[in-house]
Amino acid sequence: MPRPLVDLLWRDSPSASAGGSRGPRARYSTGDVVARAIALADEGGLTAVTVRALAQSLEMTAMSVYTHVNSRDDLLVLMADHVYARMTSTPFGRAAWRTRVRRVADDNLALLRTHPWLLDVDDPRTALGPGTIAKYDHELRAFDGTSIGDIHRDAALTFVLDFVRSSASRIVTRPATGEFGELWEESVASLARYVGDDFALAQRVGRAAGEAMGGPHDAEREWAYGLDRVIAGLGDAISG
Amino acid sequence: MPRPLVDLLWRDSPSASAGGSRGPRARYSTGDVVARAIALADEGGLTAVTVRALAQSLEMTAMSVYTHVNSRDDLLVLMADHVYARMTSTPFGRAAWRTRVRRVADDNLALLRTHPWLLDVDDPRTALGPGTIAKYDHELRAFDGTSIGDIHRDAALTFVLDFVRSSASRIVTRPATGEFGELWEESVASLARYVGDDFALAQRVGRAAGEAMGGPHDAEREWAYGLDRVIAGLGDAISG
DNA sequence: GCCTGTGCTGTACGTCGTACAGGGTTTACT
DNA sequence: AGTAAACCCTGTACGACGTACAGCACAGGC
Repeated sequence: MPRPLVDLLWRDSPSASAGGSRGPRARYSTGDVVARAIALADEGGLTAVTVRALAQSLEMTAMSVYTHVNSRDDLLVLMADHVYARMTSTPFGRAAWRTRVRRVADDNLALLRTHPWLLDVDDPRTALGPGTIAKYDHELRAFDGTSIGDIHRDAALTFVLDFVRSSASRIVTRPATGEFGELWEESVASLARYVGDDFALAQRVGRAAGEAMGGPHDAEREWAYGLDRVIAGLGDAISG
Repeated sequence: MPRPLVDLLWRDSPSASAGGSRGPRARYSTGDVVARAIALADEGGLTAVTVRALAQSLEMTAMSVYTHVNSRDDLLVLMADHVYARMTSTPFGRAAWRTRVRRVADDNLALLRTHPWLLDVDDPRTALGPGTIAKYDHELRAFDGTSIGDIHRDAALTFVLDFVRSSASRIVTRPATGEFGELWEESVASLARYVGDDFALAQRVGRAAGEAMGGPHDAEREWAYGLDRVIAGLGDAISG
């Protein structure tokens, strides 16, 4: 049985226990297994990351996966921490907090674009990993130079990252599941018969927003609008 | 086989087709089935809403559920629309948009508190339901009296509701899965050995935020902070 | 009267995560 | 050197899940 999750997360740490060297050497390292799982997820989403599929991708039996990882849930945590650790962060330089927050947001959106499955990983144990902690430490520094308190600093970062996550969820899943499919057309058609002239406001605004979505760069426009609101809201609390 | 999802959603609409009256009468109406599913979800989360469990709760066979609903995914949409339709909304009265937004946020938080499983329902087809549309129509009116454009009005509401959803997710899942469990204690203990004195900022802020969570009313404090940021951010775009 | 649409059921398939019991291989200890 | 422990890997199997399919019984329209 593998080591507990925390030790697997910190397997590259200098203070990690070497681990008994008895028995045959593993054909793959923990990092290999996690990397292959990430490749599967990038290609087919989290539903493609089944123990059996991962095993086949590694030319092992399903049960052999459990030599490297305690459970599928643990694997997801390892995957998330892996991409967090290797995330490219735009350096803050001497920029003020507003541009720093913009960079944090943009970097996180980019990450979620390349690894959309991150949106489906919601395990608090991710916070135990070195990648997550390093990311947290770095992003907290976006508010360096302000007089924000510790608790508010955490809350502010959470506020930013929550916004990114929500927006990314809409941005990422739209083109895939998008408005297409004939079944959707039929649904909208019969929906129109039901609503009739009721909910006039909802219809007008919904149509306007929907048509804008068809436009060229509107996902970016909505992103920009939201991010402006986030920063304006924080500005109200930070630097007056 | 049941009618398509849109027709099930609008089953109480006057323009709904009566439906053939041939064959034995159903022992339960669609509303009954949905209501029982919601009861199961309120009690045990979405994972408790299995077709078999729902069937047993209705004293039917598993397959009989499919007489009323086309699939489990459709059922989830019906459940969501049901609670949206019956959601209690604090009337706006003559309040200004800021207090209206506060009421929208509070009402939605209350709804997510009583039905936490709503956080796990993420199906775009929910937008086809009368409850969702009515809710959308009502909440859009929070910005009545402002000079906001249609697209921005939609974006602003989305911004508010996304914040509520993220915050509610943290508020709701904390006490249940909370910091308890001896396995978590062990993890944190060995984590401390790995981090050592690195990531000083993350440790300091994380500890401050973590300890505040243990406090009496801190979930409310974080909620208030975020909601203030949301409204301040919107204020920057609406009424300058 | 029959036909047709409807509610309900029993059986069964494929997929999932994973418990359990081994077997082979390498190192550590006596 | 011999033994035991630790380790990687495998095969089989279980219980849960959603649901396809075929068939039954019942009610109304012709």
